[in-house]
Amino acid sequence: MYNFKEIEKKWQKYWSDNKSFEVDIDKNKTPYYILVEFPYPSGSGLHVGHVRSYTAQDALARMKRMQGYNVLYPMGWDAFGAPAEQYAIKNHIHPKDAVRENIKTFKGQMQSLGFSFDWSREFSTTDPEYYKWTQWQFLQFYKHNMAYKATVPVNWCPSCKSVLSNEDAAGGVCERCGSTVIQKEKSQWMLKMSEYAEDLLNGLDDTNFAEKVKLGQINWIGKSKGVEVDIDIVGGGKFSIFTTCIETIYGITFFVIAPDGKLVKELMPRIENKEEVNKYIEETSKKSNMDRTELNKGKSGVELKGIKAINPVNGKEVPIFLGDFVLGDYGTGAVMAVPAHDERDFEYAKEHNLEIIEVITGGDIKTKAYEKYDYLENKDARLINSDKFNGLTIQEAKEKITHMLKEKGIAREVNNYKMRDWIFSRQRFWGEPIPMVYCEKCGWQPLDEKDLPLLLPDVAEYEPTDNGESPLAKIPEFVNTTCPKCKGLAKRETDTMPNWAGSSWYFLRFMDPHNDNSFASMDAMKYWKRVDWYNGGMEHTARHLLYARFWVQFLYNIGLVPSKEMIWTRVSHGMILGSNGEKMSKSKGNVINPDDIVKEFGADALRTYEMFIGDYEKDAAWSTNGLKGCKKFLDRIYNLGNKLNDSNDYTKDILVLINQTIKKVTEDLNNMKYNTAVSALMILLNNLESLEQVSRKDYRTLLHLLNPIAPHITEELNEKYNLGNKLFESSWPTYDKNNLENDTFTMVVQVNGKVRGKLDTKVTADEEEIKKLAFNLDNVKLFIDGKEIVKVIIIPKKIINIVVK
RNA sequence: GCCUGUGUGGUGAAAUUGGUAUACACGAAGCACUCAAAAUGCUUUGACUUGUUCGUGUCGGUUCGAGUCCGACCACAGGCACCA
Repeated sequence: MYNFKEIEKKWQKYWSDNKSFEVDIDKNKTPYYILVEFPYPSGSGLHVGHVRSYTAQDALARMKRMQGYNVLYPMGWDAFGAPAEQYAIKNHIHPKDAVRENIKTFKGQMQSLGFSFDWSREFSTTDPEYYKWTQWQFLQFYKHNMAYKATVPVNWCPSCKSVLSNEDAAGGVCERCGSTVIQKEKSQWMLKMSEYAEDLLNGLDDTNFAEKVKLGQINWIGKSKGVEVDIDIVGGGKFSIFTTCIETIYGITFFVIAPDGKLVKELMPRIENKEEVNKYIEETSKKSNMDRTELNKGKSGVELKGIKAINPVNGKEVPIFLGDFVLGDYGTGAVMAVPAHDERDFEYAKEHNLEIIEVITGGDIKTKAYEKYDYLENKDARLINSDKFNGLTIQEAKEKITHMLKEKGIAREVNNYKMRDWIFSRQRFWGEPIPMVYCEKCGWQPLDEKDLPLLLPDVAEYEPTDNGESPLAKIPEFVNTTCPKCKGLAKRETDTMPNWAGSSWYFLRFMDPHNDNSFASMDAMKYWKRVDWYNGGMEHTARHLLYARFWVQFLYNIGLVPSKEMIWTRVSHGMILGSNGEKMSKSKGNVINPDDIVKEFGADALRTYEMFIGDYEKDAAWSTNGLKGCKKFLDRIYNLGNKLNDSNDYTKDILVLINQTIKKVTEDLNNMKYNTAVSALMILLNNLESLEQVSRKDYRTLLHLLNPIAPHITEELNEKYNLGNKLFESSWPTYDKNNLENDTFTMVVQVNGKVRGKLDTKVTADEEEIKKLAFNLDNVKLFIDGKEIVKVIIIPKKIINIVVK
């Protein structure tokens, strides 16, 4: 048992006093930027899940430093957001104070774990020096016509009288009080993210994201190629529909339009059953998005009486319906309904007794729709009931029908994206104030850049208002101001930015965190170049990553960052679950507090265990016995020092093993295979322990290789036995290519693919020699005697397989 | 429903990418030390019908050889979900 408490404190102090991990631009060294998602400093302190990813990236950072890279490994705080606000309301303290306290706790915990962050670059998104630049960047969005105000539906809890984020309204009920959430129209700031859909797709080629991460981005953007077609209304007027299945256009038996769209409002004067229609529109608005998606068993809707639309390919007049399965903000808010070949249209037609016309062969449309997923797979599918297009394949029909409609000038090929513009307003106190002013005369005006930051007022009232406005609206000193343009009386925007804002560019700020003249200098960004490794939770690989990429691409387009993609590799870690295999939570009583573990077993043991626990990208259940095993491993490392001697004569076996271990650990750390890196070190230890004596050189190598994972004990032992320079300041061990293999190796002898014996052979043995030895094994003879030898397969240094009949 | 993963001992998991399945660790059992326990060390530990045996979710295929490749299916986990 070694005194980890003393040792760990000693080295933490040393690193801190000597600013061991602070970095500057150094053009003689290759930069390497390792980033972990900066945490939201909650009241409950650091989670053992944080420890996993921070240790993993810390190990990489420490190794890369020893390999001579100029490693940037920063840490900061993502401290705006609703949880901090609610925590503050509950405990009657200002969010600012709550955040300060929590950051102190988090930082202390991180330091007690020995993470090699460059603390000189620390900042919080809530620092005015930081959010000044978040606001400044918002103004750039505005000035480049990328930010606009629009009235959009938001989640509204009628009981709390509060606007909720989608996350807070999950399941269609308010997270706080459990009431049913409804949709309410509110005027919100929006960022034109949809304009970047194509760029965000293309940009993926310039990244090294894992395929599943790329797919997540692609799915979120949700590109659909299709055709927009103009549809005439009987008696004048027209509208457009969007379809990806133009080949089914002869199968139209009705149209469906969105109840929340513009079209129905335009048609209203001509509708005969206004009352019924208005009632349906109102009912829909009361349903949240959740209701609309979850109650999809039936297909509700109502016909617009008195209005018929004309199918452009055959002149057929068909009815128009309202249906809430059609969304007002996607495509054109209107669809052609082809019940024979679309499941939703099919259900709708059944529900409302509408005609079903089959236009593609191969399905059985009596029972269900023959959908595109099926007919596109069917090579024999042909068009029917489609006039001159009858008999064509799907591909031919797609092209020819599109061509015909384009010729007529009533259709165009378009792409649609599921990704919408980014709703950028929150009716919350604890966020970056949006630096805009509304003047009766001049309209919305941006704040002068030199007046930034626009500070959050230092007040006692920050609780939500009754009418769903931001708490800032209640503070006259904040609201009332002068117009930046005409200097007349004006009012400030009282909404704040979403939590995602500050985290969309923080990785740029880390490159140059104290800059007062810009959010980060071009020089600094050009030197550090990009984030080489970005680690975070799986839950952020879709949205946060997309927002951050959008933000960077915009800054790139206006010339403020050096490249279009500033994040190279994205990796995500698995969760640490409770010992019962469930997610850790207070209510389940399975929470492990890292502080307790550090106290009882030491930081090195916790770090080693979390690296050894399993595949880094997979979830893993906590096991205190597993942790004890790792502690035991460190104790044995410590005790191995008793066997040191100065002699240098060791066997080839050990020499080879050491070189193999150097190779294995180096590669594993580079590939996020921490569990096998630790196991390789355990194997090396087991072998060294079995020796009478261990050379100082080998011991130092073992300590060096373990240092990125368990930095305190290894540094201490290196010093205790006076083995050389401090490990973290020494070059990472390299292996000798000529000593990766033993002089002899074991050859497996198989007969018909089954292991029947083993041979120890010299590396120099040729095939004939090996064959002779193999055929002479007693157990092999037993299996081949009296049989015809068909062939013999020899895989060098691995296997010899004798095939007999 | 769609997309993405994952299925290997009592448990967490390895397997050089088609070449000895179960490395490393935990747990368990036995032994040593001890008055005793803890700690530590050593030994054993896939299964059974104990053998030219079976065994990586199931069934089939390719191959001299399959955890790994191909086809079909089952189960679990995560993400998206009326996106026309």
